[in-house]
Amino acid sequence: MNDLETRQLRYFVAVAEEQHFGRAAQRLGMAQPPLSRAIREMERQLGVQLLVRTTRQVALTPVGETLLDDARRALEAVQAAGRRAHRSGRPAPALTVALKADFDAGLLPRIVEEYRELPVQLLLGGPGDQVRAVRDGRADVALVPTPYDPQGLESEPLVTAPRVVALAASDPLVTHPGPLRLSDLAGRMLPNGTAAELGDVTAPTGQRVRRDLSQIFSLVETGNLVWFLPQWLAERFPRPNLVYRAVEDLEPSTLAVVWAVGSRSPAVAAFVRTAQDVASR
Amino acid sequence: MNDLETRQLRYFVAVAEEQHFGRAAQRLGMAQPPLSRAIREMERQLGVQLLVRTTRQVALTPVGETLLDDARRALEAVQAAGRRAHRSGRPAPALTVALKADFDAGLLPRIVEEYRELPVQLLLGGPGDQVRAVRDGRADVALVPTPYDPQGLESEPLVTAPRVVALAASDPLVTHPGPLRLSDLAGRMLPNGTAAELGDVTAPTGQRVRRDLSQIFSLVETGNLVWFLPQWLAERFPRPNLVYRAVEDLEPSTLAVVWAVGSRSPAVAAFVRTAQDVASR
DNA sequence: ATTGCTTACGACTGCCGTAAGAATG
DNA sequence: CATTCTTACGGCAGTCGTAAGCAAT
Repeated sequence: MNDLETRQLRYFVAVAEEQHFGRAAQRLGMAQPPLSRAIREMERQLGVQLLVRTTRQVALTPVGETLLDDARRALEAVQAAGRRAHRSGRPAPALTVALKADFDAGLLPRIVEEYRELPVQLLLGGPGDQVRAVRDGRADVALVPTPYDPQGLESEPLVTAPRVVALAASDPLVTHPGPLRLSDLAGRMLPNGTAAELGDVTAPTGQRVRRDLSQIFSLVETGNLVWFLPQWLAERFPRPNLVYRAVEDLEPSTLAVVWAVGSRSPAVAAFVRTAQDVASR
Repeated sequence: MNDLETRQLRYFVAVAEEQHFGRAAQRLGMAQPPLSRAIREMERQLGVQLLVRTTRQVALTPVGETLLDDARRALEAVQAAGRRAHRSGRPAPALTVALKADFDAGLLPRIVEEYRELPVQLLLGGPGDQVRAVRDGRADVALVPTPYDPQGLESEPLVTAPRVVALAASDPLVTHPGPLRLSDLAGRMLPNGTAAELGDVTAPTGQRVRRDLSQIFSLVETGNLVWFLPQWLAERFPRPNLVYRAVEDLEPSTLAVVWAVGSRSPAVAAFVRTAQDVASR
């Protein structure tokens, strides 16, 4: 019956994240006392203790942990609702497409050219930003390579291409006889700072890469950093000191167009169709 | 930055659903004027027209349509957050399992017996109620047969079984020579009141059945209503005037255990494991 | 003794309900 | 002309900020 209010969720998330009422209040632009009372009122309303406070430490109870997860999701959904409504009502509406620079398999120019429903606005971002932007309504669609977190999204695959490994030209593996396998690369460092292990090597193309492309390329050229990238990305960046080689048991990558559940407006549907058309040629 | 409040979303959903300010206000337990102002304030805040009002008609604009979808989802997420926190703080917590009566493939008694983490509370409901209950936090897990709407849920399959068709004993198809095919059943009425067509016949086990089992059975026994049901459900209900027959190109049904994204607490994880154990024997 | 959450209290913003107004079919 | 959304206005609940209290390191 008595739902939580967005304001309460915002307060709780701030306190839970800061683990400190003072800093949370500052972040929210308010004084501590009302924040303190609001949380207490929330606990009373739910009949649950969310935080254990000593004067030196604020910690989440198990219930608080799960509420933090749920509250983040709920706030994201509320923001998505507001943002999408706001954006679609603008005088000169545009379709916002989120993608990571160069991760378009060379399709973007042709898609934009053939898509004539609306002006296209690009939203460039780092890894993981794309799906987040679509989920919270800042973008209408995104182009992302697998693997990505599909929660709250629908998608259509565009192109599936093998991934290759980027090696320094001086790397002994360049002259490795026969096809490379993942086991040949075990123990090398990945761009996210972890060592490549057999169960781990499929992830780095996805979420956790924190540097931009040229940085990664120069790290690969110099050290024994390895990087897995889709074929089409390798083709776009021929570099003198870099060699791309196929890896036999490396899973291929699929570039997909994704949109938020329930937001398949005519404009989005047309974009998806255009992207599929272009990709199938 | 200026998020919508839960209250505003509730108001908007009520008006959008009733297409009438008066009835919506009544449903919300308030007077029309503040409701009218709240919606107008929302429109101003978003810079978008959500409804077109004449004094005789209230209709949604396209933007309003998409906001209605998003708002429903957002409210569901907020309610889920509140409900889960509330329930997990109860003095004698229990694990609430949502299912449709008899749709447990005979597994439930053994699962409940072997699951010793918490008391188990059952939440019975009609088709579609289960996933909704899990999504909005009224249940921790659910047992559901495919197909179901997987949005916001994670799942593990338990058992996959062929589906069979229930026919009246007097039905000419009972003596049909050779294996039945879906095309033999085209045009028959389904429990949801629509005619069975080739592309349509996989749905009825799922969402839209609105009668209970005994009603459906008697309708099958009397008229030319057809019903598709999992093998294990047919086995549990041998009925004198009913014949179950295999259908060659009818997709099998999988009974799955589902839970809300991010709510895989230890108790839930243990239940899932127990269910899988029981199902695999 | 200092840091930091909580309680107390006065002020205010903003929402609600009643009553009157305007517009549509 | 009747129904129904909107505007106007007075009352009130709920939230905020400042100041004082109190517990833990």
